[in-house]
Amino acid sequence: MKQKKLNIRQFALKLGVSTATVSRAFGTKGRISDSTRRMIKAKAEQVGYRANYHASNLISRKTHTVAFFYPPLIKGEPDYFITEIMFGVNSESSQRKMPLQIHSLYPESMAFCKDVVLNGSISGIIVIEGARESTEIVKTAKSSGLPYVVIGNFPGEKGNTVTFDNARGAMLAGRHFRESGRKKPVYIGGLSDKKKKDGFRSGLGTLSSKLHLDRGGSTFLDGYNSFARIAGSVPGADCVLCANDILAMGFIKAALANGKEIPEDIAVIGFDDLRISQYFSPALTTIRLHMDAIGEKSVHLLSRMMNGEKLTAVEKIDCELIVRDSA
Amino acid sequence: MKQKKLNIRQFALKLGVSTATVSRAFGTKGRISDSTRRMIKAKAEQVGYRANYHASNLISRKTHTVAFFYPPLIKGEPDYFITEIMFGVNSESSQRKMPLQIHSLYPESMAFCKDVVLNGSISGIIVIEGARESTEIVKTAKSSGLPYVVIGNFPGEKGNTVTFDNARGAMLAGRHFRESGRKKPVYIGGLSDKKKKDGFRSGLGTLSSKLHLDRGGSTFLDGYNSFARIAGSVPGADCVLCANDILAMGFIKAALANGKEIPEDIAVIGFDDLRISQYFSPALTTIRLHMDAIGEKSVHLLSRMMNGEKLTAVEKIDCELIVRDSA
DNA sequence: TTGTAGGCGTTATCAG
DNA sequence: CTGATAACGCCTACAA
Repeated sequence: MKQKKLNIRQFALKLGVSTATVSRAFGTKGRISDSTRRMIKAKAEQVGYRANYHASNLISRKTHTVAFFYPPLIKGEPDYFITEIMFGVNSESSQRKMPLQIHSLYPESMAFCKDVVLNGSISGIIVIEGARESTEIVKTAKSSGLPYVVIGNFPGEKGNTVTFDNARGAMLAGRHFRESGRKKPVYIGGLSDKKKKDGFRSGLGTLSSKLHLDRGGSTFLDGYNSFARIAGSVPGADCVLCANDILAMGFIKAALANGKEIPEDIAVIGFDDLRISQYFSPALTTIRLHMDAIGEKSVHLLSRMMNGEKLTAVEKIDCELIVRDSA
Repeated sequence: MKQKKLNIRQFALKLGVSTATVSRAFGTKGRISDSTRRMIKAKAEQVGYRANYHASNLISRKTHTVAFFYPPLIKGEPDYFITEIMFGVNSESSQRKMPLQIHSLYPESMAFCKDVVLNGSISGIIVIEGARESTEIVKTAKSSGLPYVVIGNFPGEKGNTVTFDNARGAMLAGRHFRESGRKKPVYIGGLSDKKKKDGFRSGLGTLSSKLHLDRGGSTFLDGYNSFARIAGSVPGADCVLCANDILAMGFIKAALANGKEIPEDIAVIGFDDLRISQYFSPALTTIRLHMDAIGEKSVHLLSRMMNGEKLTAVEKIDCELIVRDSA
């Protein structure tokens, strides 16, 4: 069953051509006649010859391999935000025949991650913002000259970036609340989402003077707990924008458990549009970030950089308000 | 900013030792004094030297890199089953400092996937069952002698396997229904889950004579549609086991929309325990498969095989019934 | 268009 | 314990 692998020399010998010719048959560099190329490829298929990955990368000093670094997941939490970006990345990388590695940025695994960046095994990286480690890995890439693309809003990062248009998304939510006659808005979110807050305000228009901000973390439980706080301190609150969908689900669950009607009593809008959000009860009204598109775009950008282009682009991906049942 | 990378020769020269000594400082093979090893490592850290990945893999004929192959996701569907296994795999691979590649088994990308298996870039693969392509990739690995581990129930695969204990899980569900006094059970699932059906029957005991089987596919919409079918053809059905959690969510949504109370009128048990399932309304009673453990276990097994052990183990991961609000 | 030959950066082998 | 040197398998000037 096991085929013994032949190397280029043995394979070339078998065909009665030189190793150089075999090499040319697969690459795009050298000149070679169509007929011999076809012959060689056919024969290769037949006997199962393929160029050794390491040997060819060693001599040519380039790989097509890309590494994707993501912030560590919270244990047990449905952190599908990252997941969906990752699948977007992988879909595009696969189409381009670029092998994709994934690495979680645990503090304990930073040494390993840096190794990967520095040992020549990959030719480009994609990093999701969110952890201190993200910044560190970018710094490492930068210092070694490795092409990198950043997903999100990196402080101090001027280029190589694909971002969500958080400001516009939040604006859409605010406008929706205003246009549907809501009176007392609340924003639930984390620390570092100034753009969402500002965008929300601009969409709320005159309503923004009544805006209440709740620092609610980012998990389901955080959203759940927000409800009690808000019920206590913001009487009459009738619409809520949550910094992400999971947070919104938690908030809604608590609200329902306390006898509120959604959206009649309180309208709730989430952020992200996870695949699961359409199936929540009530189906979540949310800002769709097109996370798969983000992933695809970042590979596209990285691929150009890996081909030597110098880019300092910041690409913003469009978002849209998806109106379902919660607002 | 950019550091120029030194190779082992330049680095060794700088330290006044031979390349062989440098190499030994990082490996575990040769003898070397503790003091020189420490000196070399310290200096390496300082000047940023690391062994080139490709060169070292070329000569030593081994990588630590693992590839994970998963069936293609259905567009827009929350296929978090695969996701959660993948994170289990990555968590373990990362701890073992094994770079992990991920590859989706689209029919169009099979050529690429086979390439990855055959070109020497990886030293082992993990494959999730479910697609025809899964079987094909396993065959490729087998023919090339590459260590592989299979997750799930592969037809004809006698070893190298980590599986869920589907039979036992379904049995637990059946028993729960029986013990809670349900009378008319239904099973909603796909084609290829005989073990779940059989296990369910055994748990149901005498109730199994009344079991109705519904071929419900595997998506949320499938579950949703199942409800109408069952309401029509199985009057009095009061408990349902679904082949996965998403299916269960769809079924429940339809049931609620039709004025049924869950679990009073119909008790519903899912399968998998996705991270999100605890947050569904009603919180899903389900069979927890410990998908992260599956991932971890498969890396563990593969790692042993990559170290030369000949294994034909079939590992079954324990599952448990998680009782929440839906049954 | 094709062949020859040198070198990519390591690790393994074999002396010392 | 350490050093010299030969592979590993391929790509790419350069020569034919």
